[in-house]
Amino acid sequence: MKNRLEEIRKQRGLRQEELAEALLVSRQTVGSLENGRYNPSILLAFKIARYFGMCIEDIFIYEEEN
Amino acid sequence: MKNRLEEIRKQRGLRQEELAEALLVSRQTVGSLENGRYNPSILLAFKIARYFGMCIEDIFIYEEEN
DNA sequence: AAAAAATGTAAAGCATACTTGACATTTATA
DNA sequence: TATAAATGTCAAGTATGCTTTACATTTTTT
Repeated sequence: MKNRLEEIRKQRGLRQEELAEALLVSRQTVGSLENGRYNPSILLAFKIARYFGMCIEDIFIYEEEN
Repeated sequence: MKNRLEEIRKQRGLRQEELAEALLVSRQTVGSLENGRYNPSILLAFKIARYFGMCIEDIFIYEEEN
């Protein structure tokens, strides 16, 4: 799965740490998502989508993996 | 998080086991999601949404948890 | 009512999401 | 150029998603 997290975060002029605070997760979690080290839980995906006022599908791009 | 999985599965006339096969997960996983024992990973949520031709937000209902 | 099919659910194990802490590297500012 | 700010990344630990096995309960069919 790919995502547009870094792109969207930068559009809004946020640092990783600020986004992490807003989402109540660690800075490393945000960095790990941006760099594709792992995927978010569905709860975190919802939090992110809601925070940015977008829907999950517009931020996270599913592409027939496995 | 709530979900409309059981409702949608029954609308389509599927058994838990059939849905599980289509999603490549176990029958217990489908049952556990329907009964709220745990939430799907975001990959499974995408698979489910894509299988039903719906978007994640129409199947899984996020409600400010934690 | 009896048998079969579908669903509920628990335990133990493995995989992955997320944490904190620490330190290295890159980017921006003085 | 030197310093600070932001980001990258690793390791070890905890929590949760998902598996298989197994058995109980409910629902459907005969």
